[in-house]
Amino acid sequence: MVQPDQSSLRNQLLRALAPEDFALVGPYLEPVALPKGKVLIEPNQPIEYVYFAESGVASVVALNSDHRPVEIAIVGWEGLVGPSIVLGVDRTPHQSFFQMEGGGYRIATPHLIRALEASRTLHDLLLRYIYVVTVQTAATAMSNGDSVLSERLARWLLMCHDRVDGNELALTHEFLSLMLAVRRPGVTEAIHLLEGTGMIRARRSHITILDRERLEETAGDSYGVPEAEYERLIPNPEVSGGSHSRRDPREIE
Amino acid sequence: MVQPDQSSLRNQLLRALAPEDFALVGPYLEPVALPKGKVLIEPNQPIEYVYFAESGVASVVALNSDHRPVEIAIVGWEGLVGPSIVLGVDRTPHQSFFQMEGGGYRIATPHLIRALEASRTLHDLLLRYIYVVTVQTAATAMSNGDSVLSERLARWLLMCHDRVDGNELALTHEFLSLMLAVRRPGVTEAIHLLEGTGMIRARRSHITILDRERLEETAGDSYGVPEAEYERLIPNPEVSGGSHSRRDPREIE
DNA sequence: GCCGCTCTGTACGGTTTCATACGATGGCCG
DNA sequence: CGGCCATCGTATGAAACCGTACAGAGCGGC
Repeated sequence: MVQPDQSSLRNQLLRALAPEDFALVGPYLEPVALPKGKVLIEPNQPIEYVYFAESGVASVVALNSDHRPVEIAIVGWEGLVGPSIVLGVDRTPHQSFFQMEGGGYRIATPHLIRALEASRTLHDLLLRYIYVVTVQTAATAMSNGDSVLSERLARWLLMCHDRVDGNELALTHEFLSLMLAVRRPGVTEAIHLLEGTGMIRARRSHITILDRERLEETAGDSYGVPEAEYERLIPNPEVSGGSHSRRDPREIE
Repeated sequence: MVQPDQSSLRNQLLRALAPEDFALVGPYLEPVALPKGKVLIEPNQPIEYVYFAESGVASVVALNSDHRPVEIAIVGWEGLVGPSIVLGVDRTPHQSFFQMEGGGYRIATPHLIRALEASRTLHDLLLRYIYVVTVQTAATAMSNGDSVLSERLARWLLMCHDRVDGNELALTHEFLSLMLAVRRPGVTEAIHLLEGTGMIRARRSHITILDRERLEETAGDSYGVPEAEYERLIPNPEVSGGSHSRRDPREIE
């Protein structure tokens, strides 16, 4: 197993680890390809691996009575997939799958648990991330109950944009309608609304972010609170040569 | 400070603690009255106390852009108020307040933190509870996005019923409309719907649960998943003489 | 017993979203 | 380059919910 070099990683949690904490997990990290649609965690099944994405985006969904998924959280290179392990819980009723292709590392659950037991600072860092996820899920609950579709869509696009290189998002209306738990033509309309004011450009299976700032205005308070909590609580190590920080200014187009 | 006797407590978390873990927190528990409307945690302010309710019900809410609260979780004698402390975070953007009068204990944050550092089993138990809260919040997100008002109302009444003695809930339509983030006349209509089929009886400022089973059917999958996770993960010590377990059969009227 | 306040019932038009259906379009593959 | 399938645009009527407004009903204080 080739241990990755901590400073060359993009995953912000792994990067934020103290070197001695990274030494506890580094040897057990296995690189994995994370293609679109790959299911990382099955509902109510033991979680065998926890995933640290380097690129791409994962969705955590709850399944409703019609077995339709409803998104409750989104994870990219800022986080990990399989948070319940950090809380000492071996399985969850939710499903996690990759929605935008990428790659990353996984660690077998027993190794992670041993590392968590060995280092309180490691555990503490990951718990602070778990806290941020709870705030994100709360924001999802608020957004779902309180916002019109175009706002919820704006929020979702922003969260996706935060976790991707560049301004191109590979997304279909159908997929968005699943994530936002609305009907597909509704998404089409909401996209036209945002497109009409020039915030985004929509092409077949692709959405381009054109004006992030106005998207944030559109999303209102449903976007921003979890992101600020992340910044407050997860240390942001200096970015090494030309790499990507979540808050880097982005070249538009 | 009179240390309460663990076996005489109703709070399920305190009861579930191993005696040696209870010894770490017991000496610092201060009894508190928890009247309706009392704010336990202010958004973005340092959390000074964590609360263990013995009776009554607390709401955790996020504040939207209009400063209107939207409920994201509900806590009673099964849990604690101030979960972010357990995750090592000193404040949160959410607000917690008491919505149905009761009482309980509070512990000053530094004492709890010291106890969490001293005992991993204590920390682990409380983390498992935090996990259940995340599942509850996820269910709220799903319910908000996916369900009609009467279903959401049924879910909310059930969660409240779980945390109260008897079948009487002291609730106004106005308050429910805040919690569910809908307009007040909508609540009136939804209540009539449930009342028309005999699941509840509504009187001024009071709702009586008449048929819990059919309420659960009405709520569908939005109710039950977090509750099952609680049962799975939090040990349920034997109930001492005539006390109350969450799952006791209830005398209906 | 009356006043006044809170709470509940009801009404109205308007907006958003629903469910469903079907035609158009883009782009991949043979 | 032509066909096919995923994707997207659009239509239509129904339902849920919104914001607002106002009248009636319960209940405590005096």
